[in-house]
Amino acid sequence: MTKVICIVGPTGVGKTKLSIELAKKLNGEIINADSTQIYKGMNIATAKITEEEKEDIPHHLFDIKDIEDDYTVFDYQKDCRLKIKEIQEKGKTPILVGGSGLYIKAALYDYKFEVENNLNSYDEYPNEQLYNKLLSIDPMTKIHMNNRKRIVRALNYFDNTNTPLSNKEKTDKLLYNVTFIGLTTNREILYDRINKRVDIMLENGLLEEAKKIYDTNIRSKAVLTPIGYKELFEYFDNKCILEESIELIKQRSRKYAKRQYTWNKHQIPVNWFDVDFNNFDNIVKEVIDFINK
RNA sequence: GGAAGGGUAGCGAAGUGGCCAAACGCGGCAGACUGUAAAUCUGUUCCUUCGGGUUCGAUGGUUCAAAUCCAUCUCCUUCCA
Repeated sequence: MTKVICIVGPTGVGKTKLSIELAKKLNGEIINADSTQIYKGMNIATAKITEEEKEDIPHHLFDIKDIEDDYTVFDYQKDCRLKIKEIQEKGKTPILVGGSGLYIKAALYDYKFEVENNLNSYDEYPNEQLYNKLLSIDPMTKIHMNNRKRIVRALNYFDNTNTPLSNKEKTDKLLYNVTFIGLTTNREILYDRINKRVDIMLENGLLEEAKKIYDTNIRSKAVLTPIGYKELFEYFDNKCILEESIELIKQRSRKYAKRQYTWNKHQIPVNWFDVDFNNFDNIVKEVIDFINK
Protein backbone atom coordinates (compact mmCIF):
# COMPACT_ATOMS: atom_id res chain seq x y z
CA MET A 1 0.00 0.00 0.00
CA THR A 2 1.34 3.41 -0.87
CA LYS A 3 2.14 5.80 1.82
CA VAL A 4 -0.05 8.76 2.73
CA ILE A 5 1.49 12.20 2.88
CA CYS A 6 -0.07 14.80 5.12
CA ILE A 7 0.98 18.42 4.98
CA VAL A 8 0.16 20.50 8.04
CA GLY A 9 1.16 23.85 9.48
CA PRO A 10 -0.33 27.21 10.33
CA THR A 11 -2.35 29.22 7.89
CA GLY A 12 -0.18 31.11 5.43
CA VAL A 13 3.02 29.04 5.45
CA GLY A 14 2.70 27.69 1.95
CA LYS A 15 1.07 24.30 2.39
CA THR A 16 -0.85 24.59 -0.86
CA LYS A 17 2.24 25.45 -2.83
CA LEU A 18 4.17 22.55 -1.38
CA SER A 19 1.31 20.15 -2.05
CA ILE A 20 1.45 20.81 -5.79
CA GLU A 21 5.17 20.25 -5.93
CA LEU A 22 4.92 17.03 -3.96
CA ALA A 23 2.05 15.77 -6.08
CA LYS A 24 4.11 16.29 -9.21
CA LYS A 25 7.11 14.47 -7.84
CA LEU A 26 5.33 11.66 -6.02
CA ASN A 27 2.61 10.90 -8.54
CA GLY A 28 0.10 12.19 -6.06
CA GLU A 29 -3.44 13.41 -5.82
CA ILE A 30 -4.47 16.03 -3.32
CA ILE A 31 -7.16 15.70 -0.69
CA ASN A 32 -8.42 18.80 1.04
CA ALA A 33 -8.11 18.74 4.81
CA ASP A 34 -9.57 22.12 5.47
CA SER A 35 -13.02 22.35 6.95
CA THR A 36 -13.90 25.58 5.16
CA GLN A 37 -12.66 24.69 1.70
CA ILE A 38 -15.21 21.90 1.54
CA TYR A 39 -17.77 24.50 0.52
CA LYS A 40 -18.50 26.09 -2.83
CA GLY A 41 -18.38 29.84 -3.21
CA MET A 42 -16.06 30.50 -0.31
CA ASN A 43 -12.80 30.92 -2.17
CA ILE A 44 -10.92 34.07 -1.33
CA ALA A 45 -11.52 34.05 2.42
CA THR A 46 -10.50 30.43 2.75
CA ALA A 47 -7.42 30.91 0.55
CA LYS A 48 -8.60 28.11 -1.66
CA ILE A 49 -6.39 26.98 -4.49
CA THR A 50 -7.43 28.32 -7.91
CA GLU A 51 -8.00 26.16 -10.98
CA GLU A 52 -4.88 27.57 -12.54
CA GLU A 53 -2.75 26.80 -9.50
CA LYS A 54 -3.89 23.20 -9.51
CA GLU A 55 -1.69 22.54 -12.53
CA ASP A 56 -3.88 19.63 -13.59
CA ILE A 57 -3.21 17.69 -10.40
CA PRO A 58 -6.44 16.00 -9.28
CA HIS A 59 -7.91 17.72 -6.22
CA HIS A 60 -10.49 16.08 -3.99
CA LEU A 61 -12.99 17.24 -1.38
CA PHE A 62 -12.92 20.83 -2.49
CA ASP A 63 -16.25 22.49 -3.33
CA ILE A 64 -18.34 19.47 -2.53
CA LYS A 65 -20.98 21.22 -0.44
CA ASP A 66 -23.20 24.27 -0.70
CA ILE A 67 -22.96 26.85 2.01
CA GLU A 68 -26.36 25.99 3.42
CA ASP A 69 -25.34 22.36 3.89
CA ASP A 70 -24.00 20.92 7.09
CA TYR A 71 -20.77 19.04 7.07
CA THR A 72 -18.78 17.84 10.06
CA VAL A 73 -15.74 15.78 11.00
CA PHE A 74 -18.01 12.78 10.96
CA ASP A 75 -18.68 13.27 7.25
CA TYR A 76 -15.10 14.14 6.53
CA GLN A 77 -13.79 11.01 8.15
CA LYS A 78 -15.83 8.89 5.78
CA ASP A 79 -15.20 10.98 2.68
CA CYS A 80 -11.49 11.28 3.26
CA ARG A 81 -10.96 7.60 3.92
CA LEU A 82 -12.85 6.77 0.77
CA LYS A 83 -10.69 9.13 -1.26
CA ILE A 84 -7.51 7.71 0.20
CA LYS A 85 -8.67 4.26 -0.80
CA GLU A 86 -9.54 5.32 -4.33
CA ILE A 87 -6.25 7.06 -4.87
CA GLN A 88 -4.25 4.20 -3.48
CA GLU A 89 -6.09 1.75 -5.71
CA LYS A 90 -4.89 3.78 -8.66
CA GLY A 91 -1.38 3.31 -7.34
CA LYS A 92 -1.02 7.00 -6.63
CA THR A 93 -0.05 8.84 -3.49
CA PRO A 94 -2.75 10.53 -1.44
CA ILE A 95 -1.59 13.91 -0.18
CA LEU A 96 -3.70 15.48 2.53
CA VAL A 97 -3.33 19.24 2.80
CA GLY A 98 -5.06 21.50 5.20
CA GLY A 99 -5.25 23.25 8.48
CA SER A 100 -8.09 21.44 10.19
CA GLY A 101 -6.27 19.35 12.74
CA LEU A 102 -9.28 17.49 14.01
CA TYR A 103 -10.32 16.52 10.50
CA ILE A 104 -6.89 15.14 9.78
CA LYS A 105 -6.68 13.23 13.01
CA ALA A 106 -10.18 11.82 12.74
CA ALA A 107 -9.54 10.58 9.21
CA LEU A 108 -6.09 9.14 9.65
CA TYR A 109 -6.38 7.78 13.18
CA ASP A 110 -8.79 5.25 14.53
CA TYR A 111 -11.24 7.84 15.78
CA LYS A 112 -14.64 6.41 16.55
CA PHE A 113 -17.79 8.39 16.06
CA GLU A 114 -21.11 6.83 16.84
CA VAL A 115 -24.37 7.32 15.03
CA GLU A 116 -26.40 9.74 17.01
CA ASN A 117 -29.86 11.17 16.94
CA ASN A 118 -32.03 13.26 19.26
CA LEU A 119 -29.54 16.06 19.53
CA ASN A 120 -30.52 18.41 22.31
CA SER A 121 -29.11 21.93 22.49
CA TYR A 122 -29.96 22.38 26.16
CA ASP A 123 -30.61 26.05 25.54
CA GLU A 124 -32.66 26.48 28.66
CA TYR A 125 -29.82 25.74 31.06
CA PRO A 126 -27.29 28.32 32.24
CA ASN A 127 -23.64 27.26 32.14
CA GLU A 128 -23.31 26.27 35.75
CA GLN A 129 -26.43 24.16 35.79
CA LEU A 130 -25.40 22.50 32.58
CA TYR A 131 -22.00 21.74 34.02
CA ASN A 132 -23.48 20.23 37.16
CA LYS A 133 -25.75 18.13 35.03
CA LEU A 134 -22.72 16.81 33.21
CA LEU A 135 -20.87 16.18 36.46
CA SER A 136 -23.74 14.12 37.74
CA ILE A 137 -23.51 11.69 34.82
CA ASP A 138 -19.78 12.04 34.17
CA PRO A 139 -17.88 12.94 37.35
CA MET A 140 -14.53 12.48 35.62
CA THR A 141 -15.16 15.06 32.95
CA LYS A 142 -12.34 17.46 32.21
CA ILE A 143 -14.42 19.86 30.19
CA HIS A 144 -14.37 23.37 31.59
CA MET A 145 -17.62 24.81 32.89
CA ASN A 146 -17.53 27.66 30.41
CA ASN A 147 -17.07 25.45 27.40
CA ARG A 148 -20.73 25.16 26.66
CA LYS A 149 -20.40 23.56 23.23
CA ARG A 150 -18.35 20.71 24.62
CA ILE A 151 -20.60 20.21 27.58
CA VAL A 152 -23.66 20.01 25.36
CA ARG A 153 -21.80 17.53 23.20
CA ALA A 154 -20.87 15.42 26.20
CA LEU A 155 -24.46 15.44 27.41
CA ASN A 156 -25.68 14.37 24.01
CA TYR A 157 -23.10 11.65 23.93
CA PHE A 158 -24.53 10.32 27.14
CA ASP A 159 -28.09 10.64 25.89
CA ASN A 160 -27.21 8.59 22.84
CA THR A 161 -24.91 5.97 24.30
CA ASN A 162 -25.82 5.92 27.95
CA THR A 163 -22.14 6.06 28.85
CA PRO A 164 -20.11 9.05 30.00
CA LEU A 165 -17.86 10.65 27.40
CA SER A 166 -14.86 10.29 29.73
CA ASN A 167 -15.17 6.53 29.42
CA LYS A 168 -14.94 6.63 25.67
CA GLU A 169 -11.94 4.73 24.46
CA LYS A 170 -9.47 7.01 22.73
CA THR A 171 -7.04 5.30 20.44
CA ASP A 172 -3.94 6.87 19.02
CA LYS A 173 -3.65 4.22 16.37
CA LEU A 174 -2.77 5.36 12.85
CA LEU A 175 -4.76 3.62 10.13
CA TYR A 176 -2.28 4.36 7.38
CA ASN A 177 1.41 4.61 6.77
CA VAL A 178 1.47 8.38 7.08
CA THR A 179 4.31 10.85 6.84
CA PHE A 180 3.39 14.15 8.44
CA ILE A 181 5.16 17.11 6.93
CA GLY A 182 4.88 20.32 8.93
CA LEU A 183 5.80 23.70 7.54
CA THR A 184 6.86 26.37 9.99
CA THR A 185 8.61 29.70 10.13
CA ASN A 186 9.38 32.15 12.83
CA ARG A 187 6.41 33.76 14.47
CA GLU A 188 7.12 37.32 13.42
CA ILE A 189 7.48 36.41 9.75
CA LEU A 190 4.34 34.29 9.86
CA TYR A 191 2.24 37.02 11.45
CA ASP A 192 3.54 39.48 8.92
CA ARG A 193 2.62 37.13 6.09
CA ILE A 194 -0.84 36.58 7.52
CA ASN A 195 -1.46 40.32 7.76
CA LYS A 196 -0.28 40.89 4.22
CA ARG A 197 -2.29 37.99 2.92
CA VAL A 198 -5.48 39.58 4.22
CA ASP A 199 -4.61 42.74 2.29
CA ILE A 200 -4.06 40.65 -0.82
CA MET A 201 -7.40 38.92 -0.29
CA LEU A 202 -9.04 42.33 -0.24
CA GLU A 203 -7.32 43.25 -3.49
CA ASN A 204 -8.55 39.99 -4.95
CA GLY A 205 -12.14 40.77 -4.10
CA LEU A 206 -12.77 39.52 -0.61
CA LEU A 207 -15.21 42.33 -0.01
CA GLU A 208 -17.26 41.38 -3.06
CA GLU A 209 -17.21 37.71 -2.17
CA ALA A 210 -18.38 38.50 1.35
CA LYS A 211 -21.09 40.84 0.08
CA LYS A 212 -22.37 38.19 -2.27
CA ILE A 213 -22.73 35.74 0.59
CA TYR A 214 -24.12 38.46 2.83
CA ASP A 215 -26.85 39.17 0.30
CA THR A 216 -27.97 35.55 0.23
CA ASN A 217 -29.04 35.98 3.85
CA ILE A 218 -27.72 32.51 4.55
CA ARG A 219 -26.12 32.46 8.00
CA SER A 220 -25.23 28.80 8.17
CA LYS A 221 -22.38 27.21 10.05
CA ALA A 222 -20.41 27.18 6.80
CA VAL A 223 -20.75 30.93 6.42
CA LEU A 224 -20.09 31.89 10.01
CA THR A 225 -17.21 29.57 10.73
CA PRO A 226 -14.38 30.81 8.53
CA ILE A 227 -12.51 33.99 9.35
CA GLY A 228 -13.36 36.71 6.86
CA TYR A 229 -17.12 36.87 6.42
CA LYS A 230 -18.67 37.42 9.80
CA GLU A 231 -16.22 40.26 10.45
CA LEU A 232 -17.15 41.95 7.20
CA PHE A 233 -20.85 41.42 7.89
CA GLU A 234 -20.43 43.71 10.90
CA TYR A 235 -19.22 46.36 8.51
CA PHE A 236 -22.09 45.75 6.07
CA ASP A 237 -24.46 46.16 9.02
CA ASN A 238 -22.79 49.48 9.84
CA LYS A 239 -21.73 48.22 13.22
CA CYS A 240 -18.12 49.15 12.59
CA ILE A 241 -15.88 50.71 9.98
CA LEU A 242 -14.12 48.68 7.31
CA GLU A 243 -10.70 49.10 8.90
CA GLU A 244 -11.95 47.56 12.13
CA SER A 245 -13.27 44.53 10.30
CA ILE A 246 -10.01 44.09 8.46
CA GLU A 247 -8.01 44.40 11.65
CA LEU A 248 -10.23 41.80 13.30
CA ILE A 249 -9.74 39.41 10.41
CA LYS A 250 -5.99 39.75 10.80
CA GLN A 251 -6.12 39.30 14.56
CA ARG A 252 -8.25 36.21 14.39
CA SER A 253 -6.11 34.71 11.66
CA ARG A 254 -3.04 35.14 13.83
CA LYS A 255 -4.73 33.49 16.78
CA TYR A 256 -5.90 30.71 14.54
CA ALA A 257 -2.34 30.09 13.40
CA LYS A 258 -1.28 29.91 17.02
CA ARG A 259 -3.94 27.32 17.78
CA GLN A 260 -2.86 25.27 14.80
CA TYR A 261 0.66 25.14 16.18
CA THR A 262 -0.59 23.96 19.53
CA TRP A 263 -2.58 21.18 17.92
CA ASN A 264 0.15 20.05 15.57
CA LYS A 265 2.77 20.08 18.29
CA HIS A 266 0.77 17.98 20.71
CA GLN A 267 -1.60 15.88 18.66
CA ILE A 268 0.36 14.72 15.64
CA PRO A 269 3.93 13.40 15.16
CA VAL A 270 4.98 16.12 12.75
CA ASN A 271 8.30 16.36 10.97
CA TRP A 272 8.90 20.08 10.86
CA PHE A 273 10.55 22.02 8.06
CA ASP A 274 11.54 25.63 8.44
CA VAL A 275 10.44 27.54 5.37
CA ASP A 276 12.64 30.07 3.66
CA PHE A 277 10.18 31.99 1.51
CA ASN A 278 12.93 33.31 -0.70
CA ASN A 279 13.99 29.83 -1.60
CA PHE A 280 10.93 27.63 -1.61
CA ASP A 281 12.41 25.13 -4.06
CA ASN A 282 14.86 24.20 -1.39
CA ILE A 283 12.09 23.16 0.97
CA VAL A 284 10.49 21.05 -1.73
CA LYS A 285 13.76 19.26 -2.23
CA GLU A 286 14.31 18.76 1.48
CA VAL A 287 10.85 17.33 1.94
CA ILE A 288 11.15 14.99 -1.03
CA ASP A 289 14.48 13.72 0.26
CA PHE A 290 12.94 13.16 3.65
CA ILE A 291 10.00 11.24 2.25
CA ASN A 292 12.17 9.04 0.05
CA LYS A 293 14.58 8.32 2.85
C1' G B 1 0.85 85.04 27.85
C1' G B 2 -4.02 83.21 30.35
C1' A B 3 -7.66 79.06 31.51
C1' A B 4 -8.91 73.95 31.94
C1' G B 5 -7.97 68.85 31.69
C1' G B 6 -4.49 65.10 31.68
C1' G B 7 0.45 61.88 32.00
C1' U B 8 -1.06 54.52 35.51
C1' A B 9 2.27 47.89 33.42
C1' G B 10 3.56 46.47 25.68
C1' C B 11 -1.16 49.49 24.32
C1' G B 12 -6.13 51.37 25.83
C1' A B 13 -8.31 52.31 30.45
C1' A B 14 -10.17 52.02 35.96
C1' G B 15 -8.37 53.34 40.64
C1' U B 16 -8.51 59.82 44.09
C1' G B 17 -4.95 57.85 51.57
C1' G B 18 -4.32 51.46 53.89
C1' C B 19 -8.19 45.70 51.32
C1' C B 20 -2.96 48.07 45.13
C1' A B 21 1.88 44.73 41.93
C1' A B 22 -2.66 47.97 40.74
C1' A B 23 -9.83 46.12 38.08
C1' C B 24 -11.15 45.46 33.00
C1' G B 25 -10.24 45.21 27.63
C1' C B 26 -6.66 44.51 23.70
C1' G B 27 -2.14 42.59 22.19
C1' G B 28 1.79 38.77 23.58
C1' C B 29 2.92 33.84 25.41
C1' A B 30 1.31 28.92 26.81
C1' G B 31 -2.41 25.08 26.86
C1' A B 32 -7.07 21.88 26.06
C1' C B 33 -9.53 19.49 22.07
C1' U B 34 -12.86 12.17 19.57
C1' G B 35 -19.65 14.96 15.24
C1' U B 36 -20.24 23.10 14.88
C1' A B 37 -12.82 22.79 14.82
C1' A B 38 -10.85 29.12 10.42
C1' A B 39 -15.15 26.66 15.89
C1' U B 40 -15.26 26.43 21.30
C1' C B 41 -12.72 26.92 25.83
C1' U B 42 -8.58 27.58 29.71
C1' G B 43 -4.12 29.57 31.99
C1' U B 44 -0.47 33.34 32.11
C1' U B 45 1.54 38.43 31.20
C1' C B 46 6.88 44.36 36.15
C1' C B 47 11.53 41.59 38.16
C1' U B 48 12.67 37.38 41.24
C1' U B 49 17.44 32.52 43.41
C1' C B 50 9.78 32.70 45.25
C1' G B 51 12.44 34.89 50.85
C1' G B 52 11.53 39.15 48.46
C1' G B 53 12.64 43.44 45.18
C1' U B 54 11.30 47.75 42.16
C1' U B 55 6.63 50.51 40.01
C1' C B 56 1.69 54.51 38.62
C1' G B 57 5.78 61.63 34.25
C1' A B 58 10.23 63.73 37.64
C1' U B 59 11.98 65.58 42.25
C1' G B 60 10.99 66.97 47.13
C1' G B 61 7.37 67.09 51.16
C1' U B 62 2.95 65.70 54.58
C1' U B 63 1.56 60.86 56.92
C1' C B 64 2.34 55.11 60.92
C1' A B 65 0.80 54.40 55.56
C1' A B 66 0.73 57.79 48.97
C1' A B 67 -0.84 55.85 42.20
C1' U B 68 -4.09 58.59 45.44
C1' C B 69 -2.78 64.78 49.57
C1' C B 70 0.83 69.34 49.05
C1' A B 71 4.95 72.04 46.36
C1' U B 72 8.06 72.67 42.31
C1' C B 73 9.50 71.04 37.61
C1' U B 74 8.37 68.59 32.99
C1' C B 75 5.48 66.75 28.86
C1' C B 76 0.68 66.31 26.25
C1' U B 77 -4.44 67.87 24.84
C1' U B 78 -8.29 71.48 24.46
C1' C B 79 -9.99 76.48 24.94
C1' C B 80 -9.02 81.95 25.34
C1' A B 81 -5.49 85.75 23.73
